[in-house]
Amino acid sequence: MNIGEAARSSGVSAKMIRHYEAIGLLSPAARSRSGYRIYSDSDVYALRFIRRARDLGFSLHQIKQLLELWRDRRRSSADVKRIALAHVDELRRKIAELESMARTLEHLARHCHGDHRPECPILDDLAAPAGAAARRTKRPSYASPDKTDERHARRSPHPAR
Amino acid sequence: MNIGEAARSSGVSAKMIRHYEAIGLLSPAARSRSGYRIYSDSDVYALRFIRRARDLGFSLHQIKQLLELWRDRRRSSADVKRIALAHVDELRRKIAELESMARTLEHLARHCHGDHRPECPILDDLAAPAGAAARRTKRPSYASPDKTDERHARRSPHPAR
DNA sequence: GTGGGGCTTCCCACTCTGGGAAGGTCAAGT
DNA sequence: ACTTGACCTTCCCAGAGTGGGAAGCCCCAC
Repeated sequence: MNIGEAARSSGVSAKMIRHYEAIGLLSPAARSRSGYRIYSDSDVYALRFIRRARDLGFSLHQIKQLLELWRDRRRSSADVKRIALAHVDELRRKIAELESMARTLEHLARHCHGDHRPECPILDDLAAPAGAAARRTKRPSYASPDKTDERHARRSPHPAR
Repeated sequence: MNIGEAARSSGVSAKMIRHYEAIGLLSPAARSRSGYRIYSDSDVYALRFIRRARDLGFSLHQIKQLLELWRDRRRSSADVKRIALAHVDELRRKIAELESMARTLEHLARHCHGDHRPECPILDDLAAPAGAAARRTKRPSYASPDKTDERHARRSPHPAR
């Protein structure tokens, strides 16, 4: 089958199939005499594998490793599990990060009248000095407290480095 | 002050400050005779505002709007609140998506021995046709229960990933 | 043989951030 | 003065992942 049909039956766009081939995630497809890419059923299975893995949020790098393990009959399930759990950790980390942002914003929005008047705790928070904002959201400041002195230190003859 | 000091005292890298200027998020900085960018305290406040907004996950586009509102004394807090709540919705949507991925993977990983043997439910899931995979994880899909066909629907629009 | 839809490659867009090269500038120490 | 090292400038390139679109060839049914 041609790339269009492979795309339709795998859920991966033709554009992406070519891209995956270009970056080495897939081995180059066979070609017809006129240069069209030709796909077999097993190619489509691999594409579905990729699609499903993308849906679960795996990076293309991880998918490459998973594909290799999938094709290796002598693999250890431990290797697969390791990749999956590392990804879960990453997902949990991101979720916590987003959750923290959402909570902060919800809190601020609750205290914003949301009317025609200009006063707004949301803008006040954004405009607040880093330290104050950091204290309010319970996240460490991005600037260490002694940064001010560091500037002077760097001006000295032989900065520590 | 020069860009380096502005960067250190705002938490935004010099690289990014130049970039924000280039894309019009910031108006062009004043220059010294030798061409160095010069920043005032109020420029630093704006940079901190941007930094804080980035920490809360706002896109540069939203930040541009927030900056304009911040500077507009005749603003309506409703406009600010609208932007913030739209962002919260987006965050909640992403959280739900990641949460669903994480739950699916945790479920699969729990059933994977993770030893030297090749058998692995994780790979089995990835390799299975979409429908079957969804059924095996005991959830119609990682999205809402009434969207079993979402995988197909998502082919055209684009998922935020 | 013609038209429409599929295929090819190639470049550009987006998001946001960083790396690094080549070169000019400033301020200090020798 | 001269050197040195930190700092600044611009410009290009990289990533991750996807899409849009142009220019041009191919295939098949009518």
